[in-house]
Amino acid sequence: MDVVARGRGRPRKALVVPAAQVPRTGLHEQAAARLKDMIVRGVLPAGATLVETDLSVALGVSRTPLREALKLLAAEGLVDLHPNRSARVPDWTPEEILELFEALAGIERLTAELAAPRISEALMDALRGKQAQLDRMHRDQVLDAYFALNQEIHRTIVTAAHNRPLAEAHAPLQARAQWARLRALSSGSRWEESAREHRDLFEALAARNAAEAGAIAHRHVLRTGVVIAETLQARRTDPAGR
Amino acid sequence: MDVVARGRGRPRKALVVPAAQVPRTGLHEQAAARLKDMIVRGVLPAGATLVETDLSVALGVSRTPLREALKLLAAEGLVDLHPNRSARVPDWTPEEILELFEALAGIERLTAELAAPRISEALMDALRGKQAQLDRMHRDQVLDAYFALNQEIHRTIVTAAHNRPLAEAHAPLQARAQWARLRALSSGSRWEESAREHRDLFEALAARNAAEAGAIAHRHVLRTGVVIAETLQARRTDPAGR
DNA sequence: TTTGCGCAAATTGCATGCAACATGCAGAAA
DNA sequence: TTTCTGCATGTTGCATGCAATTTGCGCAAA
Repeated sequence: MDVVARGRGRPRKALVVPAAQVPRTGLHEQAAARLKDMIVRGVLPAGATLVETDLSVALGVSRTPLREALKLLAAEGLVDLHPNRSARVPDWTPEEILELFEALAGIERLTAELAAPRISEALMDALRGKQAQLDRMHRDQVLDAYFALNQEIHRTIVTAAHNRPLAEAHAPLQARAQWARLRALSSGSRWEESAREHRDLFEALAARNAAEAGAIAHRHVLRTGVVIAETLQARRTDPAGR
Repeated sequence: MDVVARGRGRPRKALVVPAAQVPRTGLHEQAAARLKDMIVRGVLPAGATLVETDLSVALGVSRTPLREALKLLAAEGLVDLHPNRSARVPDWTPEEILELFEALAGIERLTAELAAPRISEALMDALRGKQAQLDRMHRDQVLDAYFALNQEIHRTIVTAAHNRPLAEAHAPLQARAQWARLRALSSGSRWEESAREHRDLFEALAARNAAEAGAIAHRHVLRTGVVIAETLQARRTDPAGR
C-alpha cells in the first residue's frame, strides 16, 4: 500500500515512522461529520428540509455518499428520514428533550458506577486536572470554556467505564443532548449547582464509591435536562424572551 | 396517489378503508433487515467477509441500496466496516459478549425502573399473560418457545418504560445479544434460575417497586451474560464440545 | 530458502443517469 | 364557490460505469 511498515510482523528496518493513524476516512463519513456538526450547532435549523441535490453541492460531494451520510445520521436520530420524502432536521419538543436526558442520566449513572472501581490512575489524574480547570472556569465565569470542559469530563468518565457497547449507546444520545444544551446555555443559578455536582462526582469517583458516583451523575444529568427543557419550553411560548 | 382515502380532511364517502399502514419500505431497509436476520441467525457466520457484489446478487438488489444497508448495520455494530475493505461479520470474543451484557444489564435495569411506576394497565395485563405463558413453557420444557417469549417480555418492558431514546439505545445491543444467545442456548440449570428471576421481576413490576425491579432485571441480564460468555468460552477452547 | 518487488485481478468508493413517486396547480365538473 | 382530476415539476430510489485502492501471486535477487 505504501512505504510505512504495516501489519503484525516486526518491522525490521522501518525507515519511516508508522505515520500516526491518519483516519483515512471516506467522503460519506466526512459528510456525516460535517452534517452532524451543522445540525448540532444549529446551522441547519430544526425543521429544515434537506434536499439531497442542494446539500450535495453545498458539501461538495455527490449524492451517493451524501445519502449514506444521511442514513448514518438517521440511525443516530439526528435527521428524520421517510421514504420518498426529503430528509428533515427534527424539531424536538421539550418533552422529547426531557425523555432524552432521562435516558442519558440513566446511562451516565451506569458509566459512573462502572468507572468508579475500574478507572485507571492515568485517567484519574487526567480527570483531576480537568476538574481543577473546571473549577477555575467556574471561578472566572468563563461560560463557554466551562461548557466545553464539562462535555469533556463526561466523555472521560464514559471512557473510564471501559465498556465499548455502553459508549456506543451513549454517543447518539450525547449528540442530541448537545444540540439541546447549545440552544439553552444554562442560567447562572444552575451553573453554581452544576459546579458543585461536578466536584461531588469527582470526589465519589476518587473514593471509588460506585453507588454514590452513579447517584450523583444521575441527578446531575437529570437536573440539567429539566433546566434545559424548561428553558426551551419558556422560549417556545415566548420566542422573543432571551 | 391512489384510490384509498388518505390525509386529514374527513373522508366523506370512503369507499375503501385506509389500508392499514403498510410500511412501504425501501430496498435498503429490506436488505438491512434480511442481513441482520442472517447475521443474528448465523447464516452469515462470524468472521465471514461480505463482498458487495456477491451479496447484492444474493439479495437481488444492486450495490447502492446494499451499501446503504451495510452502513446501517455497521451503525448497530452488526458488521465491521473499514475503508476500502470488504465488510466483515465480527466475531465477538467472550470478553466482548460479557461487556455487551454488562451494558445491556444496565440499560434493562433502567427500563425496569422506569417501567415500574409508569407501565399502563393494558401493558401490565399483557405482561401478566406472557408471564403465565412463560411459566407454562418452563413447566413443559419447551426451550425455544420459552426463549422467544423471554425476548418478547424484555421488549415489552422496554416499551413500558416509555422512553424512546432509551429504546433506541437498547435495540442495537439487543440485536447483538440475541446473536450470542442463539449460539449458547443456555443450560438447563440456568433455565430454572432464569424462570424464577422472571417471576420475581414480574412481581416487582406489579408492586410498582422500581428499585427492586431494576435490581432484579440487572442481575438477571448480567447473570445471563456470564453464563453465555462462559458457554462461548468453553466452546472456543473445545470447539467439538456441544 | 527467504525476502522484496511489481503486476494483475478483485473489490470498494464515488458519480451520474433514469425511473418512480410526491406535490402543487390549473382547469373541469358539480 | 367547492371539489375532483390530470398534468407538470421537483425530488428521491436505484442501477450502472469508472477510477482508486487493496490483495494475492509470481519472479527475481540475496
